[in-house]
Amino acid sequence: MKKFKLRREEPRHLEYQIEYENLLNKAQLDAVMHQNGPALVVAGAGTGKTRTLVYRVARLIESGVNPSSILLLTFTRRAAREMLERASAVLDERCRKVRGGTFHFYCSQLLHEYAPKIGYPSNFTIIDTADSLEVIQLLRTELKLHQKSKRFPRKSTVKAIISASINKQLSIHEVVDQNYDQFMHHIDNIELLARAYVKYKADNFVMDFDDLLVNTLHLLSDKEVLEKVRAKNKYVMVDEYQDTNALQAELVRMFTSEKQNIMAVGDDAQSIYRFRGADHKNIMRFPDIFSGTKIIKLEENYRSTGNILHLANLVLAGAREKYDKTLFTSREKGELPALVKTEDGREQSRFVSQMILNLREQNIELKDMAVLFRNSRDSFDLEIELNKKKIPFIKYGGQKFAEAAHIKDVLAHVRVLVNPTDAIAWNRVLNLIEGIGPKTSSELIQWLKSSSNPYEFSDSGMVNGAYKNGLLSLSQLLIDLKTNDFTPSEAIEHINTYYKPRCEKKYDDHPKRLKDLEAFAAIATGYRSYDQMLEELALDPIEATAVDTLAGKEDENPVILSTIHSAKGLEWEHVFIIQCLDGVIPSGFSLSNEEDLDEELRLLYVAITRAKDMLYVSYPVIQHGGFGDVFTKPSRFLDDINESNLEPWLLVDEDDESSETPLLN
DNA sequence: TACGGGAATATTTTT
DNA sequence: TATTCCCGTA
Repeated sequence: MKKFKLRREEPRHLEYQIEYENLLNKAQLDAVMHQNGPALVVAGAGTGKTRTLVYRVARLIESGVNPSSILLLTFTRRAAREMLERASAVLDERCRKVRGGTFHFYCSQLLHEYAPKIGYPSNFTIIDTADSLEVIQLLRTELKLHQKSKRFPRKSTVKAIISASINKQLSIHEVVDQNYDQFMHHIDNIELLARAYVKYKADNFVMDFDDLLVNTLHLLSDKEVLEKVRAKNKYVMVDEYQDTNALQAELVRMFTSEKQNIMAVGDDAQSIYRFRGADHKNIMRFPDIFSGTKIIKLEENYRSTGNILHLANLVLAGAREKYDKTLFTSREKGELPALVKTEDGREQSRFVSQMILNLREQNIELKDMAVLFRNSRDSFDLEIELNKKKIPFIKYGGQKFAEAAHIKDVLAHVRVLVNPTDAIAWNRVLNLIEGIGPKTSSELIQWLKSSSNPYEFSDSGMVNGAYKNGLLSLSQLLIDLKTNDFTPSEAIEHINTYYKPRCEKKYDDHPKRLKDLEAFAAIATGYRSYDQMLEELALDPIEATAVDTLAGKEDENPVILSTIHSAKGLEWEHVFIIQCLDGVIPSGFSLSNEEDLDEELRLLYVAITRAKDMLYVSYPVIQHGGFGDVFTKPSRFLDDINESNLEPWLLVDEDDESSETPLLN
């Protein structure tokens, strides 16, 4: 009889330099130690989701996994950077070699690498929403669709329809039928325009954000490419899985090798991207896609005080759809969250800004405070007040720096250098010249396409008329930029000089815009090449209000203003939620649909759970509008919350010294 | 054909 | 309230 010798595998953790057992709770440790096969980490707000991912990255690398064979997909590039920085801090520099970023960023990398496989040159340009609106406008005019008797949808609506059809994987017909019923009689022309849009992008070698995903999926239908990509992705991790849509879920499946070493992390209660085709039920379907999925739940909250977490749980309980989780914390109860009713928007702004100053006097740093709101415009009034009181702030969500018309004008010149087939950029560049309009510009672009030297306009035989001099100086600029080896920053300065008189003519508020352009040249020193600059600006856009900070002009860490969507995954000691009104949150557009209403409720839940120590919820009683003043009603999600969970505060005029007011402590 | 002015209109959240 | 669209004029 043969003798068996039992050999027990050494417990792995003995080999690790990081003491995971002491740093993580049981569930977190489970996730961090998970090695092979699919896993789903359902992580409630503030339960250490990021921490878990960071330590798993470190742990995999410690156990000998090559960092560059790990793919970490996150919702923003900022999140990816932060995670890899933290991982490097707990382990070592190897963690920086982990490949990571947003779906869009990773897809764009793959596409640049394999572009010829799908008939694109590798220097294809990524166009942003504004660019794609311009294309739609152009095509609509070309197809003469606006001359029909009944009103044709505006370009932004057309774009929204096309994008929805891709992200929700429905036909144009289905999208219009379901969400844009009023345009159903235009359906043929909308479909015609959508097809023309697809063709235009292919002809001009540009891709919009949706194309990055669609074309990657297309690319991966090539078996050879698929195998190469999968071979590189030994371990895949996806953050914020609740906000992936069907298309992204499919991509995740494609990225993952047969070994199925995939870990998804998310929280269905925090799904807030339904409008982009995300389905919070997607996360619960994960085990169906990857059989044998190990499910790990993180339910202990380390972020918020007991009172804040209790309020969050109460709000979430009001959802039509029930979530089988109640977060708990061992933190102290803390202060009761405040409900602040103000007279109007102005008073709300004064309350918030005054409170920020008070907190700063108590040695709380501005960067540890945030003001959150439903819509980007909800903070306009507050921004004015903060500027008046000279409180520095950065606003996340809303307009991006590179989306401003004057920045796009300057960037368009760089774009035509990088990709001379980029007709959208050419159109922008040419239209800046006095005397050139849509017609002349399109004729010139026609000539460019067959020209071997597209920057030398004198070859075109079209340099005459009112725009002669303008065209010649453009040639001069572009040839200068092409022949000299300028850094991106130097190039921006050259373009600025050329652009200045045109900017002054085009915009009444040119002093502000010219200042922006100077700041832009300063920021551009951070880019290595034209390509990299364009790519970064498109996929990781700079917040418009961050310009002074980035250009090194601010000396104090700014307070954060953010839409709730952009606040995802972040946390602050003191959080203000402003404009907490019915019709704002929930948005007036969601009122007729239960599913939409639930999503708005989750949005408020996300906002509340951003707070660590103190939460202030405020709303104005009167809104001043164009048609007179309107009386408002606080958010319906607060209806069933009583005063022992959300304490009403009384505001008393600052000048009235005799009265008691929380503002004066 | 370019461009400015006045009327119409729809109005969120992001990569 | 700001943007988009349309039309008249140069």
